[in-house]
Amino acid sequence: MITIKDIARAAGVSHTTVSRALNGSSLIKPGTRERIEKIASDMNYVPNYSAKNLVTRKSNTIGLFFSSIEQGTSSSFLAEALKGIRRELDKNYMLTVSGIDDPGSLGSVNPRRYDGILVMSQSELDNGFIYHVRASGIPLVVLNRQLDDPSIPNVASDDRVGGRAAADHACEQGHRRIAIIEGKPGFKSSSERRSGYMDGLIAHGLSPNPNYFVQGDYSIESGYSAMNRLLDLPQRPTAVFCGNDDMAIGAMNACFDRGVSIPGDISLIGFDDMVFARYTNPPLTTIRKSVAEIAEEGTKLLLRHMEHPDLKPVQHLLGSRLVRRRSVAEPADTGGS
Amino acid sequence: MITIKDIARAAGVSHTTVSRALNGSSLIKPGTRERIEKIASDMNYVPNYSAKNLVTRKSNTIGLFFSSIEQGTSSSFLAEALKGIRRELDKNYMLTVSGIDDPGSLGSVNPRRYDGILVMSQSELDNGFIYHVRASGIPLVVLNRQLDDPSIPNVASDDRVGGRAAADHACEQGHRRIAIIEGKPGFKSSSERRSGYMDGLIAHGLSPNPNYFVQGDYSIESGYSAMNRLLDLPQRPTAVFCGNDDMAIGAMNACFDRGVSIPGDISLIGFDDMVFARYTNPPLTTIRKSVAEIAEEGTKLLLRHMEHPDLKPVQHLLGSRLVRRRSVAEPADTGGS
DNA sequence: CCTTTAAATGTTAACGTTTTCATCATAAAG
DNA sequence: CTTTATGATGAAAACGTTAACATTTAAAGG
Repeated sequence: MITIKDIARAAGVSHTTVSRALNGSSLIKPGTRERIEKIASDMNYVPNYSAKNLVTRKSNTIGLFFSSIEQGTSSSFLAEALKGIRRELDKNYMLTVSGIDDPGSLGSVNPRRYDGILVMSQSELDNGFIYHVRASGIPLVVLNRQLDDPSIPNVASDDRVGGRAAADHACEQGHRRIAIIEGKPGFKSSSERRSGYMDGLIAHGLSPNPNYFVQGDYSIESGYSAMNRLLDLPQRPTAVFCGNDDMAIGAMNACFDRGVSIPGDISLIGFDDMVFARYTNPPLTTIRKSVAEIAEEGTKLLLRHMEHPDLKPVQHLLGSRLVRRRSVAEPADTGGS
Repeated sequence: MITIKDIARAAGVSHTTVSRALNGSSLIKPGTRERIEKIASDMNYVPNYSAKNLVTRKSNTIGLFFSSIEQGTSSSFLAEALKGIRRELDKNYMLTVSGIDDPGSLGSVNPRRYDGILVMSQSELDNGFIYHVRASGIPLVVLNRQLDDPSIPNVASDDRVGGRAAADHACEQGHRRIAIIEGKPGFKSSSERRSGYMDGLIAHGLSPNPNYFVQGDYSIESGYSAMNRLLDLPQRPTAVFCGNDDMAIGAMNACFDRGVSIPGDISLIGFDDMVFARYTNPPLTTIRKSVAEIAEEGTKLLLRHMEHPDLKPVQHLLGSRLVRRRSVAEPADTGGS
């Protein structure tokens, strides 16, 4: 394997000069630089990053840690997140991906291995890990989940605004009996989406009906059973806001199974706008939240924190907006006009 | 940051001894080892991997390269793959993820950065990259796509067997007019699945009807339009084998839109068994191919090749089998019994 | 032309490990 | 008791870079 010393020899200069030439130092004569660059590329030189990192005390890698990498459904998150991160990340950064709960994840977190860490978090269970990273002194940004602790840089979607948009839309279509299938209890996203939903109801002069709050846990199955409970109610809702698209799909399946037509009998609104939302039957009206965008913003933020270690942490909430498809109609008992 | 020299000082030995003790060398007195290990852990020592890698000429990282990381649909692949890889990978290996077409991917491929490389490939477009890796001398396994070149270690699903299983199932249900929506032209997986499909037809005494081969490209949209073409035929097929689940979903949507009932009017079979296959309406009968399993096998294989550099490359085809759900029924014009 | 200053290059040490080779005990063998 | 082997430790070099400091070269000023 060829090193800067080989190049130095070939160019008749010292290896320091080569190092400088290759790293764009300003104190190299343009002619010399070009000559060295030419030789380096002719010789197919690639730098040894271990050596480089050893002396610069960097690792050139940023780590993405994922909660519940073992979980099935929200898997498209990962691809999206990667997409967003890569867009922002300088091309010679390495990006590693690990599960927060992978054995060894905790131990691997040290400043020599990571220049910065992104945590794609889904639940408060990740807090232990997050604080461990914080304690290690590595620049850190938490993605995807709204944090209560303002001392940690954080990028997430504005779940409350999204919930509000969903409720508003249902109200504007004329619905008055609007239920909600809630996300996992204890999750910030669940409570924020619920708050937004209630905001919307109240803004339209509706008072929330306790029967219309039913618990889910963000899984397809939970959406299915939650919807069944709703359908068992003596007075069914005419619209249901589901805490995420997965549950909306579960809810749809429950309706299919019981012969309830969407949106004829019941309107449905999801949250996330995952790829398949567009291909359900009927296509799902939902709240778009862009994981890629969150990841992108988060990466920018992380990079800034890496450069300026004592930047003030901020919480950055990205807008979420309604995308209308065909799972919402006017309620039957309100009539067409 | 604390180093082995600090530990050496604290223990009153040389740093060499510390290095040996911490790396399980056999020439250290058990007592000394324990003492040193205790001190190291008390001092919260973590090794500097840059230094380590510099001298051992390893990188301790394996790279996963993904084709079309920018593409939307098959995104759940990534999560699955990661799952499988992590299961096999020693906990202190780093795993990086990059897109094959990320700028800089090619340049980053050098033996100092990766001890081994996994390519999750979807198309022949990746060949350039694959051969570049091979030329660099890094141990390599190509996942997910069946390779023609036997000189590269390869793990994929047995697409032909899967296609055969799909056709067999349709035949056994009594179908005689069975169409296929093919995958992307030029992809090995497309032609293998088609071959399997034809094998099945022929084994049941059916001769393939040219009208029943229609082109798709693995995207949802292509499934949609392909199915429309099939529905326009004067004599419609009674069953359709789709090259993957995405296209099956597109096909389903086409049927919905034209009021064609599944499986009442037409039966549908997919390929992949992605998460949502279970939640379409009706639930999709499909061929299960486990990406996680492929990734797992591939990682094992890679690890073996890293240890024994001149192991013979093998091609490993993993079985794929039918999972019956509710998108297939007996054909209407054949009658119930 | 000589001095001063700036620009370009070179020397050497460092980064934190592992590894080769040497040294020193200690125990076994004579 | 010596010698010899062996088991445990240490010293020094090496890995491929960058960085601090020193030196040379070239340009400018008088």
